[in-house]
Amino acid sequence: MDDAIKRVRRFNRAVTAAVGALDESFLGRGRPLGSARVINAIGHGRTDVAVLREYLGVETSLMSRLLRGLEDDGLVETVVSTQDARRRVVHLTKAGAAEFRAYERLSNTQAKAMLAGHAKPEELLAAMDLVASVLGRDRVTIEEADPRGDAARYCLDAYYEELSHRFEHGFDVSRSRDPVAAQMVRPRGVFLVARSDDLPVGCVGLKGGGQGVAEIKRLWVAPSARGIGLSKRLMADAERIARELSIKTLRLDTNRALPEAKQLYLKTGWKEIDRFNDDPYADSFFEKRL
Amino acid sequence: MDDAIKRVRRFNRAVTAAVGALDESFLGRGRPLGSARVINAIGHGRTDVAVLREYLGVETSLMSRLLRGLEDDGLVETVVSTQDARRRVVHLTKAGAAEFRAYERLSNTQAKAMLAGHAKPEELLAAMDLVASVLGRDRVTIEEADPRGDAARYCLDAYYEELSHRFEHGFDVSRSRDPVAAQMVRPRGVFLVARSDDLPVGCVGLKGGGQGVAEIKRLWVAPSARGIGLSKRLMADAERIARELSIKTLRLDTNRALPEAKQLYLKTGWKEIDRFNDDPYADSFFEKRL
DNA sequence: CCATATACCTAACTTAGGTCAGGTATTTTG
DNA sequence: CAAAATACCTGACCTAAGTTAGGTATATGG
Repeated sequence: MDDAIKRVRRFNRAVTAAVGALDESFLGRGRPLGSARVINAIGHGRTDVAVLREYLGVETSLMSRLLRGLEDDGLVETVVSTQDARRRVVHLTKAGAAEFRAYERLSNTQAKAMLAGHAKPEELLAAMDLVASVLGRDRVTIEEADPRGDAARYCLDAYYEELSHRFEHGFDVSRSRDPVAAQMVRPRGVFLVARSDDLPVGCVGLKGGGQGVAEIKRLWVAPSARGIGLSKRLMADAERIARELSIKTLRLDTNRALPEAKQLYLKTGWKEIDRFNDDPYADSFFEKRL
Repeated sequence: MDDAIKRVRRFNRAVTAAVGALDESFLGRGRPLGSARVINAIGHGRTDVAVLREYLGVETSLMSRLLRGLEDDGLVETVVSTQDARRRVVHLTKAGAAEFRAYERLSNTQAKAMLAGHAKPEELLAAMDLVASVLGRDRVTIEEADPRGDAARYCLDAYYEELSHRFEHGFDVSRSRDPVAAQMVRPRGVFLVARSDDLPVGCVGLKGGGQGVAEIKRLWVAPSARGIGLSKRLMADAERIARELSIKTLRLDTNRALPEAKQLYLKTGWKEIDRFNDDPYADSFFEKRL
């Protein structure tokens, strides 16, 4: 345990030292970090001044000053919001967009260099994902998403891919009871995606069947985000929404190849019941009364 | 590849955001980060002003000001060095030592909290080690060490442990030709330890046998530090020192269970030769003329 | 419709961190 | 032994970042 603490602290020191270097990639273009961060946030689609402030964790007065500075340099323009004339919306000018692209190139080059120096980039990436997830544990957000959208697609592809490895005889979506997307959209159900810094790291579907009954489907957590209690959070959120939708009975099916899932259900008030569908990939069935 | 870059950049953002929190553990005691870092560096045995400057990456004038500030607060005292009256040596006062201990406790608690929140701390630690090694790639130092000292012991224990897993029939040091420590001390030989931020992450022994012949023994690199070319650096350093010691012929033995080592030797100018000892764990033998 | 809240702004100030020019005491070197 | 180099110091100055106090325009709720 003592050794463990030493190792964590070594990591912290390494990271603190390295961040100096990361920041300098921004300073490298002769602009203070604050302004550079604003350009990047705007470039990534955060155009409301309030959203910018929130994202960058900056006070209103400092934000104003930073924006005036960038305006003076001809990199951004602010216009009054059409919805609410008190609000302002910022966008990059042509010169600002060019700056943004330059920063993007710098960041990408730097990221590439980090990988290039290592003999096993896949291992390094997996380790970085894991560390990033743990560091960002408190910043993992769970939001409703379109079950046919990009984020959902990303999660589901990863989910099917994983099942095909873990199930003894593989997994073929077309043979499973694929939930129709429309059943995972309000008011019948919902589809939730967990994101860590915009990267999807988990999902769950609530598939409404009418008569106060719904099924939990497609519970998945990215390998890098496991161990931080994310599946519990996803399930809790799905349950909360189920109650909102006046659903009285939740059901789900699972497979013995996924013992962690079964454990979670048993620990969170689910009761094992008899088979209620003919999905060839399911061998355990659970129910929870809300 | 595109996905890889995204993941690295996500890691960088997570780390940048987290470092703010790491720093605040220092700010939490009402002292600016700079002063806190000085207290910690002194507490960890860096007492020369020049060493402090180098370690913290700070200019002479700023260092002076920080030290004067800490002196005014009664936390440190500076005395003129006995070896060189231009130099100064800093040490913590009683109050300073108490502050240092408080920072240590804070850091340890924080490290513990980071691990406590995770279901598989060992995996997390391994990932953190790997990331720290990659970030600290350029800061891995190789230094001569006492082959009977703590650092050497740490490395050798890890080395034997690893061999016992990798060799088909295990590994028992007492049956191997254990190099006598005295043979790995100047002027006959040398023992090198690689450290990343003080944590030993690799070693190699040069065991002098007289008549211009020496053997390379105990080449080991910690799993977390693999892939960054450390074994090459260790071997190059050992070779450089061998030349300094007027050694003309280097030899080594290895085992087929360690294919990466054999690969390294073949790539760096070693020639396979006939068996030159009766070590039961050796099945390949190499030589290099300097 | 008016009091209050909200969204953003400006000006003045503070702190941390860093640079620059120059100074003193000591050691090293030709 | 004198000139040059070294180690540290001081004071003046700068920038980035953050805070405080107050101001203006717009939206909103009783």
